[in-house]
Amino acid sequence: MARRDTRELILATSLVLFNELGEPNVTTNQVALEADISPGNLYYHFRSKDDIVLDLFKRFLLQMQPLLETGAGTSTDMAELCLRLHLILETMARHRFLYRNLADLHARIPKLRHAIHGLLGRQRQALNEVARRLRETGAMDIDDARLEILTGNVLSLLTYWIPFAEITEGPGHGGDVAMGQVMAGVLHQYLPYLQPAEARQVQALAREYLA
Amino acid sequence: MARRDTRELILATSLVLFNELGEPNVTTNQVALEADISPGNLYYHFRSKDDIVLDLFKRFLLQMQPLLETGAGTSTDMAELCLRLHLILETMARHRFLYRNLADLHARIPKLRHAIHGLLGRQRQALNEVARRLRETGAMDIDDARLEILTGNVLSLLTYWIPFAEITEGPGHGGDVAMGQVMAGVLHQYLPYLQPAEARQVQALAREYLA
DNA sequence: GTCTATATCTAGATAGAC
DNA sequence: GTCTATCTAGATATAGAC
Repeated sequence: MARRDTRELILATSLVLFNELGEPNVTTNQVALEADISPGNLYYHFRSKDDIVLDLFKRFLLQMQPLLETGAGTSTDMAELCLRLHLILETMARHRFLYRNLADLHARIPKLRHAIHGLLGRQRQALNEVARRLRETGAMDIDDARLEILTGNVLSLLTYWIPFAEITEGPGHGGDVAMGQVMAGVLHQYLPYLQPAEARQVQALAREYLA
Repeated sequence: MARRDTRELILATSLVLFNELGEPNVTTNQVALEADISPGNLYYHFRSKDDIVLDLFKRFLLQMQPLLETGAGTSTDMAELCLRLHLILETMARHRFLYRNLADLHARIPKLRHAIHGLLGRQRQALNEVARRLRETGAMDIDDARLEILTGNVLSLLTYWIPFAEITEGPGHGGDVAMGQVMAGVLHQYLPYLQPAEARQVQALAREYLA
């Protein structure tokens, strides 16, 4: 098999097993077995297990980046913003193993520390920018101090909805129900600061996500 | 040393090391070394490492229980509710290792699963009851559907503020700053639904916690 | 109750043939 | 590039003397 293909196979297999069982509970031997290659071959393609995690995180970042754009051209339409949020949640869910052990991975792998800080920073920035633009267009009314707190609350919710859902609902069916609840939860936090027209729209969207 | 004392020593030492380094990164040998006893002695007092974790969790529950009481006699005064919340956060912080690896502990130790579900359930119930009583006394205005979502948001924030703080601020000085921000974050979520008098009071309290 | 010594196991990672 | 075989380290947990 071409060098590239085996690497991809290892990454894909690792992602599936990590998500299913939790990264700390998956051994490199298990990955090799599942991928139908030898343990030695795995270590020909990756220096270490952490290296696999780092590569998966890099790919995760590449998928997140376009969803966090806040250029002048990006829409401030409520429905479109909701769609974006939804895509963000789906991307996170595809890499749920990262969020299940975020604190430990953060402490264990130095290179991940910077990457995670960068991601959280960009997310915070995106949340703030979107809110400020909504304020500029008159859709939202909130002062800077409250906005900062609101952003922090939403960021925390977004960062931990996956382990929270796994605990409250079990790992099996933690997918769609939890995502709807998080969508509603996030929207709900902005609701009190939206103008009546936008509030009605967002409330309707939230109800939709809960069902 | 009396049977009881060594047990206590092991528990106290474990709690310190678990909180400092993370439970998965602390070995039973390390605990024994730090407690100045032999590894064999540790296993005379505890069947397994999980047993230590379970015992620590039991004690944590005992400390949390009185803080989650919602009997008719409990106060609905804003300042007193804030104090209670503050005590809850401090109790959590003293057992931060639990919250750093909640999902993994939950998945790994069956007996913990029930205990964690029970705790989260009681917390949710307490949050709901307090809010309903505030509504009854006229301090708060919110419908049932929104209250349910609000409670979920606050519960998620409370459950994960510790790892969130460790990641954003580093494990060292994650104590007081983070706790103030969480206090403000929680209060902020109730703010839009409070009557003007209570809102003013809560806003003043939130500002205090941020400084 | 406590110790020393060690069994047992499993993980990540490497060596060297093909 | 891939394999088989194996090393090494470190963890939980136990055995048996004191």
